[in-house]
Amino acid sequence: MTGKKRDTSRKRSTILDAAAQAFTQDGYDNTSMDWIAELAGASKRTVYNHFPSKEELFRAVLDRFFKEVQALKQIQYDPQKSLEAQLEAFADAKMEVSRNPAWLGLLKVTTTVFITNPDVAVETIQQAEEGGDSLVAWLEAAHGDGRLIVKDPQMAAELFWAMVGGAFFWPSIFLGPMKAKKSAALKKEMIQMFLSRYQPE
Amino acid sequence: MTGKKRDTSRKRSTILDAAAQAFTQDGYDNTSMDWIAELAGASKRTVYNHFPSKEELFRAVLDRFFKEVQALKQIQYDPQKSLEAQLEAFADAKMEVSRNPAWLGLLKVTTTVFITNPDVAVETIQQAEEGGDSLVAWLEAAHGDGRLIVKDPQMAAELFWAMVGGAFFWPSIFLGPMKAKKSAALKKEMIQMFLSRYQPE
DNA sequence: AAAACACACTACACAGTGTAGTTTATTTTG
DNA sequence: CAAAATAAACTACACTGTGTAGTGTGTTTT
Repeated sequence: MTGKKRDTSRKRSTILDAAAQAFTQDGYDNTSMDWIAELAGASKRTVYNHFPSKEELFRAVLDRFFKEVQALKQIQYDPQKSLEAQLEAFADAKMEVSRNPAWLGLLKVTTTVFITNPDVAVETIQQAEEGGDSLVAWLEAAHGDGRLIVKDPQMAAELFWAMVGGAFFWPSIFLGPMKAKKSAALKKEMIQMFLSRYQPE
Repeated sequence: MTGKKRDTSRKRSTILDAAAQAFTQDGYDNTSMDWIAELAGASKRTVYNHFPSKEELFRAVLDRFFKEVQALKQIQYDPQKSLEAQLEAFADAKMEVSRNPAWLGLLKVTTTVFITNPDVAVETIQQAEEGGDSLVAWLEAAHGDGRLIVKDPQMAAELFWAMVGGAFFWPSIFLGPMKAKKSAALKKEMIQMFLSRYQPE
């Protein structure tokens, strides 16, 4: 009575890998399902048996990607370490994503898809925010510890991410990864700026 | 002997308008030349008589757009006015672009095209930077005036724009224009942060 | 017997061209 | 100065060529 099932997860993940690679290299519109199938060494029919449409396949690629990235951003306040070092860790977490070429490629596609399909954007971002960012908690901890004076941690965190995003993330997307020397200098100056605002005398 | 020429600039600019509108609403890939022609009340052949290809037409739209935006960013240092007010003017100039819905639409398309066609990006950005931004000069002036201490104006300007970009510009592109109240608060805090880094005691 | 394959096939969208005929502003002419 | 002549700009429309999402089906693999 029960069907005989075979392990289908390997093929599925091969397809996912191929799709990620294809989307990364050529963007969403310029990637054809035929090409993904060929890259995966699968027939197009099999691709469609695993994923009902190009859009669904793309979402599956995105999900996997976002889960990988999520893991990086969890940092706890540590009263022993310097504030600079800890803020640097936050910044590094976000910068890491745009340094890895494979990830950077996916970021680009994601960006264009998000812009043209706001619905996909909203949905994906919501999911991502559930395991959200620990900077607000970190700021509250540092405040409670007397090492910072942050009246509005929410806004402070927003500005911090705005700086990291504006200084590293977006430029990388348009111009490719930044020279290590330049990014180090920018990062240092950025953290200085942040601290001079919120550090007690 | 001399050819009789007729004024063709009106039709041309009608087409440009239609193209801008179409690209804004539907994005580059989802806009067809047929649709632009119909919007412009012109035959497709006429569109092609004015612009040799879809890409050229798009570039023409971009050029006009960037020239309009350029005009906003020219601000001179004024020893009479408060630093806050002047920095606010810089921030407002950039924010203005993402507040105007028509411009915001064009920004979105531009972003996606820049990501998928780095060559177009580089070319356009180069052109835009010629009439570049006056913040570096402003910082040097304020430094010379003793009201700020900025060792590296280039980097300071970069961080300033990074904050404005990360805090207003990019969020607007994904989530639409920001609530006035929120953007005012963010802007104020951002300028505070910038000044607490570079202002003498 | 489930999963994968090969492959033909539908259906559509769209960039760009070719061409023959029509409008319109300007120039020429009476 | 008005009417006719003219050439550039424009229109309508058919047509080529191509790319590609998604399906249907019969066969092979595991």
